[in-house]
Amino acid sequence: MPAKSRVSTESTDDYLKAILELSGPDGVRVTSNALAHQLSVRAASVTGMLKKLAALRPPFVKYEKHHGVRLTEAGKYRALEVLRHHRLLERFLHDILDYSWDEVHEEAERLEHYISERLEDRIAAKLGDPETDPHGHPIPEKDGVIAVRDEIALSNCPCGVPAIISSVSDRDSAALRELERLGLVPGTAVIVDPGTRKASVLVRIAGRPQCRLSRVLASDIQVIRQTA
Amino acid sequence: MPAKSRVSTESTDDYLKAILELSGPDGVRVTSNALAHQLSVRAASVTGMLKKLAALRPPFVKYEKHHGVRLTEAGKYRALEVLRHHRLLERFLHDILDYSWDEVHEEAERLEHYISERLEDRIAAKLGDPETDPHGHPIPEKDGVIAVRDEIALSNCPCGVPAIISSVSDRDSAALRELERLGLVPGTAVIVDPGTRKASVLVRIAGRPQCRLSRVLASDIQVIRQTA
DNA sequence: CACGACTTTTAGCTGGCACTAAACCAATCC
DNA sequence: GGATTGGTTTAGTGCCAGCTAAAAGTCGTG
Repeated sequence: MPAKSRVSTESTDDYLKAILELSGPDGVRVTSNALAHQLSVRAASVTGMLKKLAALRPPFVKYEKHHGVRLTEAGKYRALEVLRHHRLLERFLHDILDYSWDEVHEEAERLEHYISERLEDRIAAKLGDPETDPHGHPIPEKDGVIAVRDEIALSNCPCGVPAIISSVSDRDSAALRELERLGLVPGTAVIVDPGTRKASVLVRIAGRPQCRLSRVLASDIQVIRQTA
Repeated sequence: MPAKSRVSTESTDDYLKAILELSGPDGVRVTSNALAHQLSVRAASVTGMLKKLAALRPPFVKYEKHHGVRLTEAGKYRALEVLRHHRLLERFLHDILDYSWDEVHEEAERLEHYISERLEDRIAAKLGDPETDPHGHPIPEKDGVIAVRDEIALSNCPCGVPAIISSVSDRDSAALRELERLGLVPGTAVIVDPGTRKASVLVRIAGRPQCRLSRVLASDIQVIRQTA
């Protein structure tokens, strides 16, 4: 018998997750270069992997040379499955094992590939089927349905409009610690004040002094406008 | 730069664990064939891996052609580290996530390779630094010390000697379910009764009717004699 | 329309870890 | 002491997924 021929490996899952993230909710085509950048891998390696993913039965992506890829239904389903693992793990590590919200991402990133269906279910049950991870991102349901929300980056939010923080990026631990210190966590009501400049944004949280954020940091924050 | 050249991979860890298990507490030499059998791998593959483990800096095994291997200090330390992961995970899955004792092994077997030091510590803390896994096996300390106990297989236990079940093998789920049904769990006091035959053992638990076990099943049970 | 800039793909390697087939060593049995 | 037997090692393969270097395709702009 030959070696292992699993449909899904750590690598393939990482590619599918990256494609899902880069193609957004509408499933736009994703270029090799963008994937290479996202995955910290050379473009040549991406080409090889995309061929593999497209050659699987059933195929996980629809791939046209020189014109990028798109997830198939099967690929999207698998990507959401992995994303569910990731976000459930983050919530679990945070709520049950006292991880801080800047520590959860790294650990979940590794473990998401190795937990069984059974463990996924037990974790979800233990947590009471949570809707979001500690950064506010929605957790896909078991059937692959994920909530779509009308979010915009805080850095693009117009002055004077009341908004609620819906999620923050989990990529940068240092940024997360800073945001926590400032009270900029999901669920918080904020308003962008005048005095906003090219490089920074002035934000007001009810009952707190104003604070000034760099535009980079503000773009890590997603909000939902309260058009009451 | 070349690909990943981690000191430790899932495979190397599996080999080290297998050598530890087969060489017992005294660190006896282990043959290639025994390892091949234990790991469900061909003997040729074992040879290749042993060379690799012996060539590492520091080496994980002392390997002499045609005469088997033995763990070095570094190898033993790493093996115990993985064993600690495995047994902590088993206890965690059982106590916190409602796994039954016949389900924990398989899940822990995969995850043991992927949890960080941090997660190991958090799990140990959550559980209050447990001494054993759900099957009664001692969990190595963080520094690599593991309790040595004076166990014998129930199948070798002489008649009429009071003994306490210390651990049971976790390899066979069906056997575990059977043992649980019979009340043969770690901590239980038992006595082997006369009426024991070549193929089966007659066991008495205080306050229960006698039960007859196949010798195979009895050899999955380790006991400590109560020489009061 | 053609040239240059950038992106993408091809071709060929590397390392990890399994496999088979065949050669090799060692210990036993006449 | 030589043949048999069985465990062990060598040699050569395959697959995965990364890499570099170089070729080829796409597209904007003069």
